Amino acid sequence: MSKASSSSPSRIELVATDRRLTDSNMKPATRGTKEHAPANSQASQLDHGPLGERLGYILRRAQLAIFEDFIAACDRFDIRPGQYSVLTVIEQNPGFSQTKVAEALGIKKTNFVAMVDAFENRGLVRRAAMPGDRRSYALFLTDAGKALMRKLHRVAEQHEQRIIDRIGPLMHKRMFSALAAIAGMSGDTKQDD
Amino acid sequence: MSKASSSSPSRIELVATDRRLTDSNMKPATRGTKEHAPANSQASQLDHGPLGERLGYILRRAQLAIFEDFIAACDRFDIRPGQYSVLTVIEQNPGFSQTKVAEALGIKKTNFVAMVDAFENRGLVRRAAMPGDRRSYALFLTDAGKALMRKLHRVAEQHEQRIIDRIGPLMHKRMFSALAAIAGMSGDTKQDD
DNA sequence: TTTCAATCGTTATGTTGGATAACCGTTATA
DNA sequence: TATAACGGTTATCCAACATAACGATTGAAA
Repeated sequence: MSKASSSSPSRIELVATDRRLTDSNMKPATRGTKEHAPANSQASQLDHGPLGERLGYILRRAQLAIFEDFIAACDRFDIRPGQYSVLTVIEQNPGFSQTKVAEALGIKKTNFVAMVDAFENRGLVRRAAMPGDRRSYALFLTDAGKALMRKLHRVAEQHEQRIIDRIGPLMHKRMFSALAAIAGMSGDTKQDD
Repeated sequence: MSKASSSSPSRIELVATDRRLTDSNMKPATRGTKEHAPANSQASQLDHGPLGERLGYILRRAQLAIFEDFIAACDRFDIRPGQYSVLTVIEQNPGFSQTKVAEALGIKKTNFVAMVDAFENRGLVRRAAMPGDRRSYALFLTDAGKALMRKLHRVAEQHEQRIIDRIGPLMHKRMFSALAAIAGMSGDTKQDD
């Protein structure tokens, strides 16, 4: 076997979703290691074993699902989650420099350039002269940008409500502190160069 | 302004981390829209506004932090989160085909090829002939693969304990159901071609 | 049994989020 | 005033993930 060898090693990040298979020709050799999870006839396909006990695993899956929902919701505005976060920070902090805004979101300033370019080309963000420092730009939302944000915030709230409907307002509220605590695991910080 | 124009539009996904700035030349123009969050002198830099109320936002940040911790923990084994999940599923379901395993994890079979190649080259996984079907391969962990998994599972458990230490066993337990519910938002499924 | 559709693994290729290195103009500091 | 630090930018590179298409094989229909 192994006609393989391929080209690049290529790592895949995890990704996961449930799927059922109505197959018949299953369990070719269910011997070897096997002691975890219960049955898996036609429910959720293969046995994920201890993965179901790894918070990081389901956290990742949940994050993907949430993004998928948000992406779909913002699709008609051609806005992605990361873009929404950038516009929101600019909206909340008008006049700050690219570096500051990028840092606030953990985005490398080098990758932030193209983002701002796109926003500027779409007439959503304005790069103004930073008074007192000719090196930096002061970022502002244009009127069009502000108008878009009003719509986006509404969409985001509906999106949030969809989540609340799933887990209940209490759990929704509780999650924040827990997730915030987890987010602080890596001692935070980890920005630009 | 806008010497910009750059090359590719390039979207950035979100990413975020807190950072503090001890600057002095701040608040260039804190007028415009501004009504959310409180002070942000030197604490957590800029105001994230409503982002702090978006579960998806902190969920994403938490997921990144968890992965960072797990990645660091598995670094000496040269294993990434996605690889751990693949090996785990193969371990739990020996003898299944590439397509089945890939599907179980939401990985496109096309991208799965290189992954299995890498595992095979490292002597962790074996592609065996699938009895009764010369099209597919039956995947198995080699002895080396099983040995590695024993170590990885231990590392993963320690990693999990680190999370529990942060949010407490009760919250840790509660999170699973909530996250599972969220993960099911997109009606699950969303695999291969 | 011949034919055609579906499957499995594979290659080639494109896209996006994200990381590094290096550079220029500007500002701050020794 | 020399020099280090900073802000924005470009050029690159990598990893995760997606699509199209193909050969070999198998299954189902005629």
